[in-house]
Amino acid sequence: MSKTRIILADDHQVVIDGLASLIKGLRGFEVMAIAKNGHEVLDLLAQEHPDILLMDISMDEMDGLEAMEHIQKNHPDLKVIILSTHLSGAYARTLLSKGVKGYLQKDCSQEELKQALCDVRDGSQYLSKNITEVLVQESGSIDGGGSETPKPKISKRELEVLELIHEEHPTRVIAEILDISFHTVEAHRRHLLNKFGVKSTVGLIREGMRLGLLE
Amino acid sequence: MSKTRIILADDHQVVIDGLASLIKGLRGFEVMAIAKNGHEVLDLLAQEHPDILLMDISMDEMDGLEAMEHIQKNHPDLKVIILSTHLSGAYARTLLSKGVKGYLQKDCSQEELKQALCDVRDGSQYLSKNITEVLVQESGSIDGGGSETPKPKISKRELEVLELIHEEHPTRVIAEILDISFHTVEAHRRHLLNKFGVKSTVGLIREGMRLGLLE
DNA sequence: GAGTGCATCACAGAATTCTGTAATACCTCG
DNA sequence: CGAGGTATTACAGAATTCTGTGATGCACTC
Repeated sequence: MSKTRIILADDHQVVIDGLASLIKGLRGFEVMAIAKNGHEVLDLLAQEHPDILLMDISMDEMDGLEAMEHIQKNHPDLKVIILSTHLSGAYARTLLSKGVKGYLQKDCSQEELKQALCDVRDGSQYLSKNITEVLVQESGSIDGGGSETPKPKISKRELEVLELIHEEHPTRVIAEILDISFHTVEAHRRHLLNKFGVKSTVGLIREGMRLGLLE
Repeated sequence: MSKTRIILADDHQVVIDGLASLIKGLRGFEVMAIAKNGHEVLDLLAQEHPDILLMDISMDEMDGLEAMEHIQKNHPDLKVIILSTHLSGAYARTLLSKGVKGYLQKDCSQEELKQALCDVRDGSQYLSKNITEVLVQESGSIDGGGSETPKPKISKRELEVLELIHEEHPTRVIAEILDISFHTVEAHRRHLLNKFGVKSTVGLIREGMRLGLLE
């Protein structure tokens, strides 16, 4: 039986090296390539045909969620395991709805990683115990549906405004920088508040940073 | 020659496993123990006597900076290499002033890690190329001195207020929750603004999250 | 071509945060 | 014990953000 070929995607070299070393110790698996962001993943997939993609959700250029949308369209057979830093039920749910096969927290044990790789290779799904608990808990809430909005779609202009807010500029200054009216900036702020589902600028910064939109 | 013994400290199991695997591949080094936070590091040091401590700066319970202060007092001969996620000149400068021997970014290459371990073992200092550049740049700025305040000391009460601000509560509500007056909360907010060196609540959240004080 | 989302502008009042200034009291460290 | 840090309270005015409401034009899609 030939080895199961894996592509690693993470923007931290140490994580890449670490995972590569771990996988080298597992029989039946091999790392065929690595990627530092979503773009590189898609580029690689255009040429190579791995069995499993082990991918961080939060990467610089193009994050895991965005990459998954392309993958679902163009490489539906690829088995994807997500590596997440923090626990988010909504995030996990959305990713799973996009065809992700495994969901691991980064602070999982070596054994858990191995289990996940084996399970997914053999066609089943693997969710870390923690994330399963969160999903179970959250499923007993208000909204029966399955489609949350973990990463709302932010327009280019809105993102510019968000970044300037993040830099502590008041509305007046942001308006000057972008050369638009004060009212327009306030409108963008309002739209951002709605999209993020938060009450104040504080929530905007918090969620923006959590989602990796802001540094 | 006996092997150089290393303690690893990081709150992400994957990083621990990764580093352990990498080090296993290096001749002359061995991982003698691991720790998940600053407390565990200090506990370990009370019993074991490693040659090198390879430690993340941002850990949950007690971070690297706080741990370093204890280490400098009680284990001045221990060689410490800091693993940092993001680049901060001020942070690096403070840590170096506390006796840190090496400073590596987490996205460094495997070779760089090896080089750092060897250099530090042999008694010299190792700084990643990137951080060196940042230090050089920043040294040509206003303040000639060497002691910045990268992670200001926040009192318990201030941290409580900060966390409630982070949860988007207005001052009035925070006052109710903590059962103190509106004015007191505003005073805490003001002190936080000064300590963080920021202009607005936005900066508070941003820096609080960057420094790992907030989730 | 109607609908949808985006970007733009506008006004006004309410709510909140920021700044300046002060003062009291407790605790700890030297 | 004094000095310094922390926690507390207080007031007032300026600045900023938030909310409600409405409107226009453009591009893209169904």
